[in-house]
Amino acid sequence: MSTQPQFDEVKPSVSYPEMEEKILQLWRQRDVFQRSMSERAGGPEYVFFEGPPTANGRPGIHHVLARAFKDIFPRYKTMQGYYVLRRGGWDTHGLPVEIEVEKQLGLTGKQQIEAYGIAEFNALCRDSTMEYIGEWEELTERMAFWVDLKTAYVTFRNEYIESLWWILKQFWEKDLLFQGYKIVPYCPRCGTPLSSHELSLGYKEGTIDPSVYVKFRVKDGEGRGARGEEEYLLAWTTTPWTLPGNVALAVGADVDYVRVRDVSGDVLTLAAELAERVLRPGYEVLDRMKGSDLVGIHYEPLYAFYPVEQDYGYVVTGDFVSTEDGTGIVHIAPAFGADDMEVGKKYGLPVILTIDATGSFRPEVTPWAGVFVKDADPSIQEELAGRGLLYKSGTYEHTYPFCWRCDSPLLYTARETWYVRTSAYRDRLVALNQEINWYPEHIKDGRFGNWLENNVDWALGRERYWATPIPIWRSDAPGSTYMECIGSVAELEAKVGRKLEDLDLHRPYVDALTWEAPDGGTMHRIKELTDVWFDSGSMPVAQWHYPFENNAKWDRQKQADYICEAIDQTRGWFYTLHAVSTLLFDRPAFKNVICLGHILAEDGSKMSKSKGNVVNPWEVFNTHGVDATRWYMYTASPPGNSRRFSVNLVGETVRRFLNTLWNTYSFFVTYANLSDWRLETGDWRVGDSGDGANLQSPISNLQSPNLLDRWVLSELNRLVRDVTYAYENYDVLGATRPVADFVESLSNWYVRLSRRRFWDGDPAALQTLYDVLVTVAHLLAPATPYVAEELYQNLVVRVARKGEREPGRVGAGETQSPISNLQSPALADSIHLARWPQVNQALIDEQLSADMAMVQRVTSLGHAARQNANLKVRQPLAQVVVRTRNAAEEASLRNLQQLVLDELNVKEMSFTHASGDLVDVVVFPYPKQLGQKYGKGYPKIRQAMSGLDQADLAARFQAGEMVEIEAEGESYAVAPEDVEVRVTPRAGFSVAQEAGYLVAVTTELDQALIQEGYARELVRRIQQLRKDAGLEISDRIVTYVADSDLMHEVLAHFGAYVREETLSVDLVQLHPDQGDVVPENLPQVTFDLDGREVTVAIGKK
RNA sequence: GGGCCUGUAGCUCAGACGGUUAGAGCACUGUGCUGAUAACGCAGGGGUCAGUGGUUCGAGUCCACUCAGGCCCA
Repeated sequence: MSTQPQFDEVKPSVSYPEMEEKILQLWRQRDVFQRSMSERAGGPEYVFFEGPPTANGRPGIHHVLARAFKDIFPRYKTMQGYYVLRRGGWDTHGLPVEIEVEKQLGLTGKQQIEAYGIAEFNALCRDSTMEYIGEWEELTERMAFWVDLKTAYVTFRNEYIESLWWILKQFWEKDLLFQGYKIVPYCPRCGTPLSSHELSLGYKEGTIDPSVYVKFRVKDGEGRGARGEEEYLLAWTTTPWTLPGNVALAVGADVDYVRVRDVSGDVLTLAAELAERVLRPGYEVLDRMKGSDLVGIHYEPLYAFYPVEQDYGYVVTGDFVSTEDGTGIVHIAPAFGADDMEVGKKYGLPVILTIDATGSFRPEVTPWAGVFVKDADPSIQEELAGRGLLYKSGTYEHTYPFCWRCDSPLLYTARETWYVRTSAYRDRLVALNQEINWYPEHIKDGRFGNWLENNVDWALGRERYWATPIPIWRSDAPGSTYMECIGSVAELEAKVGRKLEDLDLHRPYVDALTWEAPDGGTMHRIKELTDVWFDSGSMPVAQWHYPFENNAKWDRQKQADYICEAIDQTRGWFYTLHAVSTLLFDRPAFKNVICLGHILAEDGSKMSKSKGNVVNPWEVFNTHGVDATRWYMYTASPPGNSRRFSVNLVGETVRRFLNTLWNTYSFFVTYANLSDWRLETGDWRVGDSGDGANLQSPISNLQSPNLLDRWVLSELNRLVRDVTYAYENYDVLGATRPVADFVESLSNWYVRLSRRRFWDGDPAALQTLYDVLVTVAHLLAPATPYVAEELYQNLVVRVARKGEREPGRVGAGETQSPISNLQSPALADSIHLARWPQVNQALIDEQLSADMAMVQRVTSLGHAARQNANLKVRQPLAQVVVRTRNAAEEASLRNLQQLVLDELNVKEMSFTHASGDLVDVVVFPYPKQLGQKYGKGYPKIRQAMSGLDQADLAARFQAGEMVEIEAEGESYAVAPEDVEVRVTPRAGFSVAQEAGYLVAVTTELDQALIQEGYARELVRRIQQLRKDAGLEISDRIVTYVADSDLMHEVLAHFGAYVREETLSVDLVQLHPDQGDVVPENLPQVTFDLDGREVTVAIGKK
């Protein structure tokens, strides 16, 4: 027997954060992450794309969620032998970065930025993007998200931007880039459009605006009334200043409208359900119609400040028309509303832009030229009233956006910008989406699919500073529209005629490059930049600087097998990836995607800094550890659901799952080290991975004769099978929850019932538990990488090492590769380099699994029966009587009856078939079977059956007879499988039952049973004394028992049993009534046993 | 305003096809067990399955509407 324990001692309690830090050191020391890629090079590739975060803010718990889900599949696939290149990335451009810098500099607005200097401003933006990169790196490493940040792509690098230019040039050549109008929220004071992000900062509830009902006079002969009659369409607006830009009126096609004669005598048309609310009382309804009936009716435009060539000023339909408020007739000014713009495009209506960059009317709008539009509102109303076109006016309270910087009311107005013609590819976008696996599935044809169906052109241009410049140069010759798109630095060099090696591909440097235009002008870059989503959506191409280099690598990595982000990315990164890939390559950018729900605060509200309810990831990691946090993320709810989160919920994971696993591990190590059992590492089989890799699997081919061993190995292999299947199907819940269930039954069934065998050092038991723990560690490795590694290092690597150094302390000064210490070069020195377990089909025994489930049910019922009779488990009982559902189950239970007897502390098991002697019966007809057979007849059958003699009925069914039930003159045939015979216990036995099983225990006790109960009570007291006295499990003791005759009689029969159980080498009986004294200074306890006083004491031998 | 999702015990979540008395874990109460366990077993309290209406012999489940929350778009 070796003097050296096989395994490092494992205490039953552990600090997970400390354990994790040690493992982290080990990974660093052995460079495990890099090797998890390099050692798989040449294998089949599994492609993961990292959706780049921005490092100018701190990482939060929602990033931990996303990163946990990003991490799990690459780890799994690596264990399956795939080469998973896991390149990180940083998103660095965009308005949020600029806003941070503006705040830092105290700037407000574009003029000030330009005065400050674009070069200087952008330099600060560049620095700002990496402000928190250290914190991101630390968090990423600590949470064990294995992504390579050293080689991460960065969107502001020249190489990245050059690839973006190449993409834009492809678009240009396919005629997919064009200029058009886009409606943006615009701050007239700052002179800039606001992003949606900025917009959300400035909404104000309770804003008061005018509410104006305007009469549009129907052209003669266009209306329904007689010629010459004054007939109007009544429209409503809260922005009178947009009326000079009116070109159409929109109605809802299916909305009901009425023509009425107003008290003034005018004929007005408006939505039927709004007439009451809008019109003065006393009107007369002349006519009713649908909105579609009004389409095409022309009216006289309110104003004619601008010449218009095409047809305009008529009624159109719009699906945005509501009858919530207004008149159901919406005034359309394409220059001042997104819906308006869409309608305008659809009908080819003119865009009448009546205002300038300061928000004032242009000179053409003569009555209000130069007046700020909002200030012109009252005057416009007066002017209309003067012409008799104002039906009525008032005020309207609503939520309206203001500039977050200067508090000016924002104007929705048209700006000319560059678009990508994605709508031309709508059918392909939709078709290619069908090739993508979405989790959850509803996103595919729901949110994402709808978005693609209604695809509008991608507004690409931004008039800002810190982003990718759009590489289009335009001639400044008067009236010229000559433009060129530049697709590379080389092209640009050719244009300007010199090398541009040191050129920064940002503003203002690229703007400074000009050349002669063929039409005599000078080519200047347009001022616009790209939407930052274009940056991230192009990462499959741009991260490799394709097509300028890395073409072979790109070819292998061009399409992701897997990506994962939260639900808000459907129209963000998911869309831009899909759009760029579709337009460029006509294929999806990714094959599988998990779309996560959001994390909410513990109270279900949104987590936000302003509410102060954000959870700091470090707090969770430092309290409970990373594994617990990750496990909670994976197991709490389906990935697509939004989920509440708190530190306490993670704590529950620790208690329920990790501690159970850890304790089983600790238990195993304790008893394995106490025993003579030694691992036969020579038996370790070399895994057949099918790809030539010969990594060794430290799992035995054990064929234990023991039923519990066979059962747990069967369950284990079922688990391997199910978990593998789940991983292959991107089912994270299915890959994780069953492991927790398994560990629970491993601990509370297999180990608990096998304790005696471990105590005896049974090699089969030890080998079984060893195999189970090692396999479970592998199954857990993708999800809880730390604890998996901890188990693997101690249970596998340490044993396989020649030396006796402690694992985890491959510390300072060591330069030799730790691999060389392994006896077998085919054994991985980290679980994350090891191979995924193979299912051993031969060990799966479905029948045994089902039988054991029945044993568990029967013992559970037996406990309930004992409890009903107030019989504690320590008291042995004579008999348990069981009724199973059928003969096959009874036979199975007979095989396993020893487990039931031990568990219930009962001497004998017997079976009953007719339950009449134990219980009363009621026959319950199953609604499912009978309802499907007889439909409406079911309630009648139920009624009729309840009136029959239940015992008789039950007997007939139990004899397998079909029974004809007469109900309301009809006869229904009822088969035995259509009913359940339900029972209620009778006196004499204590009975419990459930789902067709019945378990009864005898309640009568004889002298022998009572004495045995006392013996067990005594053992329990002695064991408690041992424990309290801090004795080692293997310490021998002398035991003193002081009592009257009672206990001595017990010991006469059960003395050997007591000695054996308590490791008592001597069992000394003392007689207090004869003057014996219990030795003082020894641990001792006095207790009551059925009214008698007993004292026991123990002394270490 | 529109689209998608969510709503089941105090908390976190399960509940194929509509069908037996709506479940689990945590928390609470009682009790039992324990020389691996920070555990565990048994029992109990706790639910108008968000609401209303409909389809059906039968609805947590299907349909319609409403309410509340989330995300995206206006």
